[in-house]
Amino acid sequence: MAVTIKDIAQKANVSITTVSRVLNNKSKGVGEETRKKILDIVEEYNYVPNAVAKGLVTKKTNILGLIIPDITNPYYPEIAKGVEDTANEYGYNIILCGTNNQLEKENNYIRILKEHYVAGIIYNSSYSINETTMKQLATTNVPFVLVENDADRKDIMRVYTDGEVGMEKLISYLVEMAHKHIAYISGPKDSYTAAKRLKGYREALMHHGIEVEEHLIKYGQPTRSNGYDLTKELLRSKAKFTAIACFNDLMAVGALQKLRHKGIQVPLDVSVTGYDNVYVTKITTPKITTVEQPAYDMGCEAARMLIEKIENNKIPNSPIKFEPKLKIRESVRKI
Amino acid sequence: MAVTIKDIAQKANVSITTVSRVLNNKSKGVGEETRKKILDIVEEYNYVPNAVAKGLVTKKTNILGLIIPDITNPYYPEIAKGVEDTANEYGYNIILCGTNNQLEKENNYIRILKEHYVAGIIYNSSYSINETTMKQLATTNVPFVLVENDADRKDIMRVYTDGEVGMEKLISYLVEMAHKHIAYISGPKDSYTAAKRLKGYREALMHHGIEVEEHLIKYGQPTRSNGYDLTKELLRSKAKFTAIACFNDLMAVGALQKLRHKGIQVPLDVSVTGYDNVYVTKITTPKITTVEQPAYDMGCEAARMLIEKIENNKIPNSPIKFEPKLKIRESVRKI
DNA sequence: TTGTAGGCGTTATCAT
DNA sequence: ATGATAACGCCTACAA
Repeated sequence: MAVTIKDIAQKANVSITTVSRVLNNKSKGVGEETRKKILDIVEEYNYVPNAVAKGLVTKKTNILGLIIPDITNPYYPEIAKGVEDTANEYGYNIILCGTNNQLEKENNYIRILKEHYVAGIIYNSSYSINETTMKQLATTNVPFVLVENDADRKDIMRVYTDGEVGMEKLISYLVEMAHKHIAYISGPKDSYTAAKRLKGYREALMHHGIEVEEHLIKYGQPTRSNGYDLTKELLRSKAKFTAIACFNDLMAVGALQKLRHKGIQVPLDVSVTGYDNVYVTKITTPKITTVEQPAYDMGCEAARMLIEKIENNKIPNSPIKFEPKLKIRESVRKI
Repeated sequence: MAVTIKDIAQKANVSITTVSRVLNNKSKGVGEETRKKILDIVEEYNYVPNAVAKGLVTKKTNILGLIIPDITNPYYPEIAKGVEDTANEYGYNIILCGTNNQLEKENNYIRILKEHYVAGIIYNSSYSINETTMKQLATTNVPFVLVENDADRKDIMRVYTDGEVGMEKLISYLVEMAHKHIAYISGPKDSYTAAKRLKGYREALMHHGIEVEEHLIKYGQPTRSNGYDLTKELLRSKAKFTAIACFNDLMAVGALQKLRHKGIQVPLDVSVTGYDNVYVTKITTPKITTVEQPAYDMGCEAARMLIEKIENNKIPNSPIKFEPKLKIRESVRKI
């Protein structure tokens, strides 16, 4: 139905090859005249090249797969935008793969992306990347870059911040503010990112000679409603604490809401901190003290690395690290 | 490099056709034995079908294009998630096309989606869809559904809410609360959605015998920072108003921030309203009174309609309408 | 129940 | 400077 390169060739009275040449700017070996004629006809007949056919022969599409846990968490749209903007610059498009924090969906998506012969994959899992997935990713010979994951391997492309360091900064700040009983609302136990940040919490405490109170640590999916629920648990347990540090900003918002709901004032009665520096931290009352992760930039960088790898295979697989930055706002008070 | 259907056929000592048959569950005409043998080999060699090749011959991929203005506006991830979830259910994937509110990018993306032979397009523009775009969409014979747009045509697939009605409800509520000088922070002048809601504002006012004060109406991109800036303008102009109705929630948040920044209390001194019922309206202080749009459901429905159309062309192109619902919270007071 | 062969729209190789 | 032709991996009549 649609007009093909063949049609164009006929109209222009040239061979398919020639048309293909001008279409791909292989100007070498095409007369200026024929070139112009072909371009005119292309214009006239509104010809659009068939990327699928092209993909079949070149064995590569200009599509990138973007695997992220949850597009509904405002942290990820930032990454997505960075990836998309950069990808577009280089002429790539992205297939969005939201995994809803389900390992099964992640693996499923990897398979699908392979089926589609994507040029590369940007993989941002909330889980510790396991050997199966890793192998699945590695054996398919599509290049991939990991976002915020697997910080212990030096040989794969990665973009990350050190969550342990970031959380240490935050907890240390809390300690400086004279907090000694700091509750911690963590992400899921099997989350790589969550484990890292939790480690930062422990380390910071130990470093300051403060004992870690296990009963002050709660685990759950990194959502607002879970922040709410886990704060409720904390409150119910009658445990004593003057601050709640949360795995991410969304959970912190949930904590804030539960606290307010109980008539507990933040930061007067209890201090609260988040992580990610998502914009919602700036619109709550009080504004939430948090740690910045340059999500947009990380997205850009991930895409850039990936594309560079795609187009020039000899690029080395070196990770890129971003510094987490403490953002002091209004949700912590000195006691 | 990768294992193909041909390889499988060889290993199994059958023809390509037979393999293809079992792969596509055309169980008719394949012996249970060969079937099993083939499946085993497929498993063993970790065969993944090449969707690109398949797409070339069937002239259709299982990819949907999702065109949205800005994934960073929390309203759109809801839609995206609805679309993605539903698409996945039916075995489709989506290419994310963020247009950043640029008409040029919209058109560009439509071309790209055509190139990729997507099975269908979900188009959510902030602009009034113009004849060019419309034609571009219509002539390519890929089915498409419009989200929140072009409410005046009955013959194209669409999912929408009536922004005019929604805003009327909201403004009427403001009037009931005894507000007479209601400023309005609108989206861009050339935005279809913005025009509709603005019309609702005007209608509601007229309906209640209140004169529309043009100097109380400001226009701009629908972002938080613009809500902030336009509120600043409003304040600077010394115009008199007791309420600010905003085109969307993000702008309302911006207004809230500017107002607070100036020491103006909401809703004590000035009332503020949003639109969309994005979750941020529930975490500000005060919580923002707004109008609900069932974004997730709309996304689901859009995808469902589209896929139904793709798989069964005779489906009629009837629009689906969702009701906007007033959500009364804390940012409006009776004066 | 199974196989043969042609073709989808492009690129790439090798001629001319 | 240009063209003919063989892939690419798969589906789909049509045969057997």
